[in-house]
Amino acid sequence: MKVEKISELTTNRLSIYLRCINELAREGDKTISSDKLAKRFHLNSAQIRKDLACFGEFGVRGVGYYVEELRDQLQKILGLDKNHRVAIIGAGRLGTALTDYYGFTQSNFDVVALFDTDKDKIGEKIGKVDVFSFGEFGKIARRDEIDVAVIAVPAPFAQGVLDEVSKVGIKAVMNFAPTPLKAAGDVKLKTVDLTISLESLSYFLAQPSN
Amino acid sequence: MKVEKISELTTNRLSIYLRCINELAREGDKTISSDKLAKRFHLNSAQIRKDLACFGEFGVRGVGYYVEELRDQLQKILGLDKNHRVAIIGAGRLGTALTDYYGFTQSNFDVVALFDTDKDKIGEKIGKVDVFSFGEFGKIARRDEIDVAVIAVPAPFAQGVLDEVSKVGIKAVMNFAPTPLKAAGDVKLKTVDLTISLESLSYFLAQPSN
DNA sequence: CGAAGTTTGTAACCTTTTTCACAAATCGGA
DNA sequence: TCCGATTTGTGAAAAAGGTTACAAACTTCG
Repeated sequence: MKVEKISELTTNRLSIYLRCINELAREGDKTISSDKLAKRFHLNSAQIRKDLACFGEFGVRGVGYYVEELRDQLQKILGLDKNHRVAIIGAGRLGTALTDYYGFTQSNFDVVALFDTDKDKIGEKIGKVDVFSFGEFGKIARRDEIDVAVIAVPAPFAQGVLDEVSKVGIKAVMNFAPTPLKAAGDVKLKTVDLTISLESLSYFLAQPSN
Repeated sequence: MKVEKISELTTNRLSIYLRCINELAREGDKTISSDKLAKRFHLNSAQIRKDLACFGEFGVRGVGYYVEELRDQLQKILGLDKNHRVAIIGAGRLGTALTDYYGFTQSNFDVVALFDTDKDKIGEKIGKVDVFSFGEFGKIARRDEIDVAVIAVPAPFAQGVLDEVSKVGIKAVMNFAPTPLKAAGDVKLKTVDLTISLESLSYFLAQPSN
């Protein structure tokens, strides 16, 4: 088992492995070898073993991995046994769609508050979630023990929102605004940029070979 | 100028550069050096120069890059001067949110059709866009000259949808289902997996140092 | 029990990506 | 025109990431 710093590419793959393993568990498989796992889900068996080896020796030589045990380990490594309370900043189309996105509702993340600066939206409810004034973010965040922020505001406001939520002590932020942001060193910022993905398709389609 | 294959990491960064350049253009700057661009947007100047050099010599030594010229070049490289017609498969929450996502409406992508298998949804309109039966995909795709498909169906159906749209000749697909898919060699598949991003935050928060 | 067959964990190797560093090109002022 | 100040474009070095290959560990079967 390595002790080096774990790369994000590795932890991202752990998420994938977990989903594959969940599928196998549903089907009732007891054990799985890295080779079978790789063949079935279009992965690379050596990479699976190497990724897992970063966190311990979960396999048994000659056998493979015990499905249920590996699932439990992956969930624990990814922190899926701990619950988090999410605030979404920006009650526009994206913010409201995310509020009842089942990826959130199904996971260990609970959306507990929405924030906006539009007076027409403040005081309303989206689903079961109240919309507050962003000016009250600090107060509500402390009261409701929010530890994750989702930025769903237009790009020009995103940095200001990030600075503000960081000041309140939020350490994990997911950003949907299509703009590079600068986060403090101890804040984990994950940007999901649909514009880049779209433009990637656009580039591909523009190549003469297509 | 290189002639090697361009990596996706490079083209993704071109999207970022374009947005930065657009911001500078709005502010009226005429020229920008890679160093100033890097400092301002938290990028690396050597990487900017190297990425751009893949496509030509756009800069002038001692001066930097002409903002407007570089913007035009980047738009052309990314194919943003060509329009595309998008079908979204899956008229659930995500599909409907994407339909009037302004990232689409603002760009060179037009959402022209939605598809679902739910009889209650077929025949309805989401905004200005008709919902068709997925069984009619081939027919409608040819009629409306659709060249991009967005998969917004539950994970277990995603591979089937991908196979189907590929059969019809769609060469660019964006997938929001949280599952690894296998695409034909000539099909560009871009998966946006929010689950992985969420679990990445979860992992970070689970580390003892936080 | 021992041999044959699996499968892990990892060292060594290879590939890709990023960063560094500097010659070559351009500008502006004297 | 020449010199100092800038800044690009790019080879070379470094870092990061991925793949191969195999010894070691385990299982099964005779």
